[in-house]
Amino acid sequence: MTKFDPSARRSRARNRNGAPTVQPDATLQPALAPIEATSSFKQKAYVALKNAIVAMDIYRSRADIRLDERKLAQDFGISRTPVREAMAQLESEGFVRSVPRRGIYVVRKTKREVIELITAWAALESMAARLITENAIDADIASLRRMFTTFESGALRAHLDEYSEVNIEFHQSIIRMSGNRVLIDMAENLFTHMRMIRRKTIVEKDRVDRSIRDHMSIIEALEKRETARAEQLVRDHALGLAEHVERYADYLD
Amino acid sequence: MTKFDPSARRSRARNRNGAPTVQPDATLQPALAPIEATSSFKQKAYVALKNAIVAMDIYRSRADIRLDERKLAQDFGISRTPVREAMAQLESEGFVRSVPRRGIYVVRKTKREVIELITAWAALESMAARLITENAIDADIASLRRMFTTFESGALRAHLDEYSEVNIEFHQSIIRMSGNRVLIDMAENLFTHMRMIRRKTIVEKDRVDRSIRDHMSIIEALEKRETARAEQLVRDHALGLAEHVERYADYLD
DNA sequence: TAGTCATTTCTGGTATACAATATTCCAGTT
DNA sequence: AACTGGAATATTGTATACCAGAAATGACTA
Repeated sequence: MTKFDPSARRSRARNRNGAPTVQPDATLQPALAPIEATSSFKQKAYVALKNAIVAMDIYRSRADIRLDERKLAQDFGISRTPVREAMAQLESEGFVRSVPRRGIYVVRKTKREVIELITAWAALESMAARLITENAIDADIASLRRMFTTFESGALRAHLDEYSEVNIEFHQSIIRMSGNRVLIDMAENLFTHMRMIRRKTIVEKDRVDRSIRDHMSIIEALEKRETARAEQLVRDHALGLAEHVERYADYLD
Repeated sequence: MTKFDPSARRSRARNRNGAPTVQPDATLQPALAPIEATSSFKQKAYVALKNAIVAMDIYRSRADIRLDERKLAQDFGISRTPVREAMAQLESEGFVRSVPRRGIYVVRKTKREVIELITAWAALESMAARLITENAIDADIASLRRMFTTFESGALRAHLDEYSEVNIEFHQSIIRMSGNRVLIDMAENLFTHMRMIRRKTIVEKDRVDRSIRDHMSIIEALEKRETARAEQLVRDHALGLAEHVERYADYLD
């Protein structure tokens, strides 16, 4: 069942003494183009679809939103196959749901599901905080504080609406700083879901003030490498949001 | 996170007052044909492939293991399309990697990646422990203890080799008991990866003894609803494994 | 004999055709 | 007018054909 073919295709035709084989000289090319044009149609369709869905403000209405594979394929100018593969990916990430011979529908998270998302986020980010106190270099933590003071106060002054986005970015930065790819990838997905709900989340001035204080405490704990405290502050901050949603987010469901 | 919701296609045309609409009387028909869940080829291929990969003991050798779409499709007696879709799913879960015009290869986690997996697991399970102390009913926690005493001591006596599997099941039970689907789904994937590595993990008698003591402490903390302590014990238990891997698992890489 | 280069083969990516089934709508009947 | 039955339609699931590019192969040359 599994073509167990060891050592089958491994020659590489590269000689040891540095003499060029085919290319002029790879070592002279200064590591350019680390990013190749990677995108297959499937990837492009995935990105385009995801952006479209995120930008859709799906919680505004309750009406079912159906995505038509063929129409999308036409609009993108490609065939159904890559669109389908992108859809499958989005389905496994919880953004759409495919009903066998009915159609593909955009998923709205229920209140309970949102709370579960936030709770999982709390778990991941508090571990990230722990890792940061143990491993991160001072410079990175400092950059967090810089970002905080620049961004946060500015955005708050600008518009309360935009605070949620800045807020998400702050937490995303913490997770990224953990250096743990598994945590990062898992959280990335959660945050994307959060961004979709963000628009409907009413942010009161009080909550923003408290949130900023929380963030400041978190940064301080990280700077002082207070593992337990950082972990706890991060966790409680997120769980506080979960409780807020539990109480006031009746617009879900 | 997973597939279609079976409750989606359930209209059933039942009215409240018991009067028959179309059927002679729905209540008289004894709930026949509750489920007829013929899964798609894609699903079947996914399950078959995943089982095959997990059963493969890929860490025994270092040789690249390539999976041939066409051959697999032939072996399954289906076309490439559902096999490809299953592969895409497995790729997004980190079990295989598709190299554009080279082939699809089974992924071996590096030591660093394994440690990241375990760390993420620690995050998820410690949150699960917290949730259990807050929400679970006593009966469930009691069942955990029952399972522990039955299983664990028995398996230990039977074979040290099998301990790892029982160990994983214990932790999986904790996560499931949290009732948080997001945590559960994320962890399910992690545990599957852990099962693949399990075979190569040398378990010494000492470690098993300590592990069992840890488990017992965890159960006690859960029973007493000691949130902080349960959380901490679970986290440290998992992180202890991560450290063990860091020190002794040079067979990875 | 060793190396080079063209050709052939093999791979996943994509497009398209076909199949199966749920839904919709309309005609015919009572 | 209401209901039944079925055909037309719409939609995903699956199979197949084709494409581009990389690797393997083998002939040819120095």
